Amino acid sequence: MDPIQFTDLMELADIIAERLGNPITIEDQHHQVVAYSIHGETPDPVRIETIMKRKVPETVLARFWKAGVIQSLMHSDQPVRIPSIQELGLGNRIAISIRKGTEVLGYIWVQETGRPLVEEDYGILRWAARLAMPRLLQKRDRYIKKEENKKALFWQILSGNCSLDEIHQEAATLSIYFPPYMVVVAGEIKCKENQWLSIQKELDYLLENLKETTPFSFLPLWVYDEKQCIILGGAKKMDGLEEEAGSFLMWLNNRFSVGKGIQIKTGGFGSVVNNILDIPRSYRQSLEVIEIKNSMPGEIEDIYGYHKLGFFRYFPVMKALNQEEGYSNVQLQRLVRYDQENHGNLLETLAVFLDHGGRVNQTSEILHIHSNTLHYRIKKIEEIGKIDLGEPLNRATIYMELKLNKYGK
Amino acid sequence: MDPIQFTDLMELADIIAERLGNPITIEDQHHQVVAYSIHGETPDPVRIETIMKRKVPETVLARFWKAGVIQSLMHSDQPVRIPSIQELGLGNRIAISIRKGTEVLGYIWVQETGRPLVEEDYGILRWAARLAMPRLLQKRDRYIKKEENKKALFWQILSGNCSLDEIHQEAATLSIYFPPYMVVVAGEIKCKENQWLSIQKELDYLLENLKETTPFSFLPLWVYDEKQCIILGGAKKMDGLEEEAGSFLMWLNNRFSVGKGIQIKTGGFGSVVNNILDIPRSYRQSLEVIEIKNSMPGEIEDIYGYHKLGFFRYFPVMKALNQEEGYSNVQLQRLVRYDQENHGNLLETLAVFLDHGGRVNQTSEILHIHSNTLHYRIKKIEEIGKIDLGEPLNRATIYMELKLNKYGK
DNA sequence: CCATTCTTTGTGGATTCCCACAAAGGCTAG
DNA sequence: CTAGCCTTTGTGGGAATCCACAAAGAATGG
Repeated sequence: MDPIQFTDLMELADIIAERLGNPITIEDQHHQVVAYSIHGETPDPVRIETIMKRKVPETVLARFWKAGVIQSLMHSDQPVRIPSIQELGLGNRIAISIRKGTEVLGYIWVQETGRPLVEEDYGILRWAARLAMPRLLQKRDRYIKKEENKKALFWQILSGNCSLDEIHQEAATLSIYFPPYMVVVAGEIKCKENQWLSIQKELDYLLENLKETTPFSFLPLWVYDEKQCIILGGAKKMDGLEEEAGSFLMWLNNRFSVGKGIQIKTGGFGSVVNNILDIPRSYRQSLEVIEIKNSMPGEIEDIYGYHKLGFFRYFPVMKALNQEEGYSNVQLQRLVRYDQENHGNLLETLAVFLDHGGRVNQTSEILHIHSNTLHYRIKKIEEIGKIDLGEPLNRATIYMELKLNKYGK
Repeated sequence: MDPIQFTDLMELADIIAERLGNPITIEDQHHQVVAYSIHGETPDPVRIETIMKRKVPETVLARFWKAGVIQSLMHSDQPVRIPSIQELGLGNRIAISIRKGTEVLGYIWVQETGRPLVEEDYGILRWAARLAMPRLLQKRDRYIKKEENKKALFWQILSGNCSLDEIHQEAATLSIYFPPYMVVVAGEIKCKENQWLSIQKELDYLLENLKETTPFSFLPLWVYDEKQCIILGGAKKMDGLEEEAGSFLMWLNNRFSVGKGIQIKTGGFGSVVNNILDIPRSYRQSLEVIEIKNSMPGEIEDIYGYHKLGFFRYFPVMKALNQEEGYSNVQLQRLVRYDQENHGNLLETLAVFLDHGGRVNQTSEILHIHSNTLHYRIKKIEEIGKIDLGEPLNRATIYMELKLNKYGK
């Protein structure tokens, strides 16, 4: 292709537009409009909105994401054809990623309203993408620096050892706004070691570019840590923020599991705080939710909020106390020993029985035993373990110790 | 009375015996035999055993204590007449305390086997008691020093900041033996401020002189603190030591409440330890039992052992966690608010209901309401508090939070 | 004052729980 | 092999629970 001179990307856009006979938009990696050609034909509504707001509407992006368009663009250096979507006012488009190696720096979009593109035009697009690359590289470097600073700031906040003044100052320079009420959400991602980096990029993309479509009103900061993604969400009002956090995790999982087998393994969020200095607590709590859920599979699958944990919330401190004192419940020990010596299943029976609130029918059905067998075992449990299940305090205690035992492993 | 010369208390004993025409024993404040007269008549079995072991048998002392004899001697400077107790092989006796001011240093015992004492003899006894006092004073000073050292040692052990070597060395010089298994018992005494000192003396007496009659095999150390009595009990075997600790508290209460209105308010004991360095833990636990029992009157009146506390055991750490996080259960809050606004009693209803394991009949009977009223309230509770009492986890959680709330105040 | 809502009490029937007793299957030791 | 113990299953009756519906009393606000 011919060598060519252009002073800025606007000029380049015009040149490409002329050659392809179609309007052009050049966007950076966050779909912010960097340049666009002079309109030849009537632009479609999306093009108008994109140029006016200098950013592709998030609804459109979300739709593209769902359809796998963005993913194709990110993983390929070839032009990708996007059929028109009538309901969004979106005509036919062809796009290509601007990239350096495997890293995507931006996109060139062709609005196919002039003439249909042919195979030869794809070569022009590839050539244009190469030309645009150096300019976007500069932008990217500045952006990455800022992103790194944001992540550093969030880590500083999460670690909890810095003053409010420092935080506010740094936040101001990074133009970050902290909403009045905030909550820390943590998600643990299930993936292979070598996938983790690319997943981070994907998440970055999601959180940066689809902010508006998340259940959160504000989404100022997020970081990654050992297959975990830690996110600060916020709102102007306290009401409903916990619900938003819950649906945010679902949102993340939905966006995420598209295509590959990657999924959020577990997720959790801490309590709502209205002070930046309380964020570390919310963070700790979100991690505790994950830890507890991981240690007790099947107990609280559908609980994500720290305050919905019920008595599980106390398990870490209870476990710590027990370790310090070398405590282990004698009554349960007796049952375990009996089970081992006699091939029994008293412990399991007790667990299921208590898990169903002492309802004989349900329990016996689940264990596939006769209700009288259950009665017999219960009596046995009370006798062997020296447990009085009739006493509510005892019953609650033994129920909790049982769960705590499970957690302790 | 005549001035008289005697080189030691043995000589004095002989002099008194001669004047009274009866055998004499002089004992220190711990009923250890300091001197005795040459036997005139045939000594009764108790006298023989007393002199041979150089100490009054504890069974006899316990009997005297029960009968209030010791108390009379301690609180009066007059001779006290003790009728014979056939079953213990105990003839008639008269005794008088040897005292300096209000402090008892020892006793003179007259075995009334020669001739019956008359009023005039009482004067001789009082005179003899005055004569014996200075010698016993020396003994007492040495004893008190030792007792103080013992108490200091125990405090050192309880505080937990001293090495095992230091402890063993000090224990050796004080000739204290630590049994293989030990437990700390704490009792809180209900008394007026000005009684506390004399109660300490009484307790000292009990623990020093009636060691053998306590349920504990070993009772090496004890101290006092702010109306609390902290006692180290022990045994050579682990089995049954907790039971012994429980009955020790009952024993103490029985001995103690004789006569005056003084009583053990609450008591508790920690876990059994087999290492001196673990004693502080057992101590902390015993205090926690007392604290928990005090904060929740009516819940666990008949529990004294730390490990019998059930989930109450975790309350201190749970409370600490809640305070740190500023947590308070929303569901219970809603009920409290409703009760306040509508003169309701949902919270009380819930508490009683859960305390009786969800048994409708018992609960409604206790609350003096119709069982359908109870049903109505339960539904109301679930509705107002947004609590699903059908779910065992929720139910256990709310039960525990309810108790924790009570404890938290 | 009345109307409305909240709360309590009453009735009745389907279901479940609790318990005692009996019988049968399985495992182990002599 | 058999006796003895542990475990499971079956039967049945009395008590308690759960639930729906109805009516009466108490409290509240207009």
